[in-house]
Amino acid sequence: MSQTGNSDQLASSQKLEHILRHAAQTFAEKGYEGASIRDISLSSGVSLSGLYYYVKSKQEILYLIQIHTFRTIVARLQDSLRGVRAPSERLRIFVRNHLEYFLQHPMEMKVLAHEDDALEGVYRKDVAEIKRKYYGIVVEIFEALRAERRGPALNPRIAVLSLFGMMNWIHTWHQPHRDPQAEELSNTMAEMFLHGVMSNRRPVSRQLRSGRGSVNVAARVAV
Amino acid sequence: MSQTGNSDQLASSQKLEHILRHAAQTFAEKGYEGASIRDISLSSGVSLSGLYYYVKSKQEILYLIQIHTFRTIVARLQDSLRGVRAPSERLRIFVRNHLEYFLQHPMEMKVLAHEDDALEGVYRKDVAEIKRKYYGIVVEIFEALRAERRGPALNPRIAVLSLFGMMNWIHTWHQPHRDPQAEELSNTMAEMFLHGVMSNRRPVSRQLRSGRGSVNVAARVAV
DNA sequence: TAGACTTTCGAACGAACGTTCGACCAAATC
DNA sequence: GATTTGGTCGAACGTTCGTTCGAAAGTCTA
Repeated sequence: MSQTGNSDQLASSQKLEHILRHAAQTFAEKGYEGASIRDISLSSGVSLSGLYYYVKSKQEILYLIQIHTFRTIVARLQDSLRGVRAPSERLRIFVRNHLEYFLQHPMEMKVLAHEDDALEGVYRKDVAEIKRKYYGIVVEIFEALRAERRGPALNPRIAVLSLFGMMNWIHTWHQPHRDPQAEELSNTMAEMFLHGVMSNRRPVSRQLRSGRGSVNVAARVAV
Repeated sequence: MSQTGNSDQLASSQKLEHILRHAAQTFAEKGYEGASIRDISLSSGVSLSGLYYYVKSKQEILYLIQIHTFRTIVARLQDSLRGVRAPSERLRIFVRNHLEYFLQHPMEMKVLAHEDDALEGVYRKDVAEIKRKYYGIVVEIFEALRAERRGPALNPRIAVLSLFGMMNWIHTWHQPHRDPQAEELSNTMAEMFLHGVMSNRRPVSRQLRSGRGSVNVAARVAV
């Protein structure tokens, strides 16, 4: 499989994007360490040494993919959030935004989720910063949600990171032809999270673990 | 792995375990592709070529770590589940079992979560089989839960994989000195899931994005 | 003590790695 | 027509990779 056909005539910055697209796919398939520059050369149709005209190192390729993806997601989120006040709706928009991008750019998102700590030095700091910002937006939404609904004092860190877990784990199982698309998936996960986090914290039923054989009666609670 | 256990093989198999422990740590730190056999040699104290007396290849090291970890988790789960009938309690036990092992063996679990598709051929099939079994147990629990409580027709695959996502994502953020331990963590996540999945599926509140054509009326629901 | 079996490891293999270098070429500028 | 500029690439660099091999050391029985 050579190039997509028109890479001869691409402007310089477009060619860089072309390279990054194929690099993301290669990283997603083989992992950052498992993928070689030669693999990227092959899949993008640019010669091995030719890549180094556009890029300083393998690390920089990964950096460019990650930083571009995060910036796009955050920008879109802030845009979609503008003018929406209701915390639960803001949370739904966040989930929708995340999963929409996720399923539209599965390769990039897999690289984001999977190559978390492959970067070093300045690259790493840079990506960590925007990731922190993204995380901060969601924590704010959650705190507003809790304040409004007087929900239980659930650790926001745990709650938000659990939500990220639900969403980011998708790359390990989602099959486009089998599983729901972004809209249904985000509805499901958002409602799951909202109900899970906002109901009163009484256990659905309770049993203490004692020894092995102890059987206890489950208290039935309507939820 | 014969259990007949004469003392020579015992010492030998202990050394294999020693190697696998250090290998898991190395894989967790650098990833499967990023870690070299020389790294494992260095961290385990066994010479480079000496490793090949205990193990056939780098792939086999990864395989042995994964298969052993999965087998242990499944065995423990089946043991803990024995005699417990109530679906919600069974789900709580599953979450607890998973997270307890997770936080007690973070390196192995990180390797499980992270090096999902690094194996090939027979190794891969073997691990996929027990993973499928583990997944199946949880789906059964979920179906029982839904049958009992007449919960909403939530896609079991999505629900269960979301729960796995919550739990397995932990390896990216959990700091032992900062975050809750297994008990509190599993309580939180189990209740979150149970409430999230078992409440009636009406949205907490509803608003459609203004951009597109069709607009739904928001129904406000107290939770 | 001799011989057989298990365990260990230094040294080396060929292959693959990320990166560099200088030659090349087409198009634009002088 | 000569020179510069932006882009491209084959060939090679030094290093590291997974794996092998034969020798040696340790342990056990006879």
